[in-house]
Amino acid sequence: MSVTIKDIAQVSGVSYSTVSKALNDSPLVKPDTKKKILQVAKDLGYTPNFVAKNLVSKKSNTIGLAWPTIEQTALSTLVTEINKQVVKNNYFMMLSINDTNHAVEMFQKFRVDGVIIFEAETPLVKTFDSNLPILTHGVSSNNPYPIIDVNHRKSIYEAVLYLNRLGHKKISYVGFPSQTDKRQIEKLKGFRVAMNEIGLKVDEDSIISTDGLTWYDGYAAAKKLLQRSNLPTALINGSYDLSVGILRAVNEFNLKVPEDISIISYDNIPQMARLETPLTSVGVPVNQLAEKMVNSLLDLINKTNSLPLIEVMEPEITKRGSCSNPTYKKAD
Amino acid sequence: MSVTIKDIAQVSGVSYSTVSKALNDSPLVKPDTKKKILQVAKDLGYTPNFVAKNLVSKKSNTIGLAWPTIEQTALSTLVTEINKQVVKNNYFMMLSINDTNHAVEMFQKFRVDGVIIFEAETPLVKTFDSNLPILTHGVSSNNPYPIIDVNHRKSIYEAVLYLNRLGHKKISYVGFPSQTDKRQIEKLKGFRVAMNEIGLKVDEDSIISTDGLTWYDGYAAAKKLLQRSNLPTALINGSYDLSVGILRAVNEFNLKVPEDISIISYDNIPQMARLETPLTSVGVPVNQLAEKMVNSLLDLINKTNSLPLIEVMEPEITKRGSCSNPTYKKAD
DNA sequence: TTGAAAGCGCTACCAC
DNA sequence: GTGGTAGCGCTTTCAA
Repeated sequence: MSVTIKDIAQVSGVSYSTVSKALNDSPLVKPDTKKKILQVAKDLGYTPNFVAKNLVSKKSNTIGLAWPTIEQTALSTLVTEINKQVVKNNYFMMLSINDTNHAVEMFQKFRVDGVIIFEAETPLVKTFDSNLPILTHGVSSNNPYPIIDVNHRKSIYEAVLYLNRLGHKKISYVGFPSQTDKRQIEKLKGFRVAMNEIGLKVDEDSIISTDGLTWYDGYAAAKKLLQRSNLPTALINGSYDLSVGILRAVNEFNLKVPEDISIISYDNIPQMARLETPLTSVGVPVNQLAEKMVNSLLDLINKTNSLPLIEVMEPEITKRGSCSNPTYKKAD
Repeated sequence: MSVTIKDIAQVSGVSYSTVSKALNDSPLVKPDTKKKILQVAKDLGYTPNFVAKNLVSKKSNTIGLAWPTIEQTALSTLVTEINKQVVKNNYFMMLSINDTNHAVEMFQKFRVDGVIIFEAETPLVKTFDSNLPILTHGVSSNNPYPIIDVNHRKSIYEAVLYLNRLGHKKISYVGFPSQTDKRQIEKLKGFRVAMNEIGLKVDEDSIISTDGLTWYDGYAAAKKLLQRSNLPTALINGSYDLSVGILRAVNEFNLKVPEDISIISYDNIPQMARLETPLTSVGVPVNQLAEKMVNSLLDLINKTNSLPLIEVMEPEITKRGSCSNPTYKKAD
């Protein structure tokens, strides 16, 4: 049996409603009384029963995150950042690695205040209790819940323009040309559009396809690329994990960044700065994305703001010294 | 307002205690009544309120898992397997990626039935409510909670003996000789003890140190090793992630497994079978480990069994064809 | 400033 | 078989 407010009331010789108020730091309780009650609570090793609290207040102060099966660094970084934001707002976060539909159902039974559906691999077939605030990210857009997304196309587009402004004409894109992954398709599109706009040809030399999004895929692609006689002066690549591999290959070829080659990577996460060569990167900064997601969900929960059904966040370039102009003067 | 059993009672014209019984499939309700009530519940879109249920039954049917900051494949596989076991036992699992102490505190407030502390990076300073069943894994052994561990030393020990039985005399170990990671230290010790026991010398040629436990660490170490003139006939390595890199290197050197070199890896997870070359591996099969952990926690919760403070699980070798005798005849 | 009492949604017990 | 009711631990009126 754990200790309840009644126990505290008994010991401190007050009514249990007074204890409740004291515990909630209500101004209605005399400081002396409050102090004594708090002391007794501590002595007794009292742990508030959230279950009971939630039952009456109809607030769990908890959000659920339907967790994908993720291996990608950038995505697990996002989950971590979301957790930080949640804690900062005095909420808890409950993760579930079950199937999305199962996860949401469970969250609902626990009466969480809101749910984030994150990178669902399976379609959201069910319509859940319409009162449950749900926010999605990276889910196909034909779902009834607000979605916070990221402008992938513009990210790579901006990267091309940035390199071009530095004077680069020979720019290559290393990425995974998946048929099904919308995000990868968008990135590639951004590359083509930008190159076209500034009058640079896109041929097979300028697009290097990887076999996936892992570290080794980047490594293998970069190795193939770097063996060529006619090297690009600048490289754009599609993810953090790819970057790791690409840098290894660049190292093995004894190339200096940015003296021999400029590199800009997708995924604006802090880990970019901790690579063997810190990389300039483009994308929505992960902390901003996390903050936006959590604040949006909180708005949904508190009904303080109505949300647009789709919100696409715009990318930023974060300079970390891996790009210069092609004549080898550092530009960032 | 979500619908409650009272709403159901009103609509179906019975008392709400009958509804409660029907919903819990009690034999005390006439099948007809039950059927009708269930139908009404469905029509109304009723979702049981676990919060209320938990309050009275003092059971949340949920266990909490204090989630480490993991990057290692084998560990996230373990979490997934644990989740499967939990679901199989009609429980829910709540994950927290917060600091362990914070996580347990939160779980306690939510009155979870039990907690698994998994690979805690920070020491467990606090003693939590002594009534909360807690099970740990991979945590330093000077904690007051039962711990389920894995015999790392014996794993590698058995691997050496296995290779030796096949006739190998030139056996190398590729692993991360961390000063602080007890598990890595134990693996290395297992190698030394076994080699010593069968009268083989351990020199710098037989131990190849990696710089970490990532994929690339394995790749880099293997490349260095394979350049030697005097190749070992068999290789033992310390983790799944290392294996991935090692196989890439082996491939690049155009070596055949097991014809040119036998490989056995630590980490007994199914992914081993899905590598470019399926690898024979040693360790406690991850599903067995997960099952043991969940069952143990459930025992703790239901007090059906008392647990020893430390339980160390013994490894198995799972043969997947990557080992032969040195004269190139497949052995497994 | 404190206390009494209602009630959150549900289970479990006891009557009928 | 079914209904009435107490009570889980807490917050929140309302009275004193």
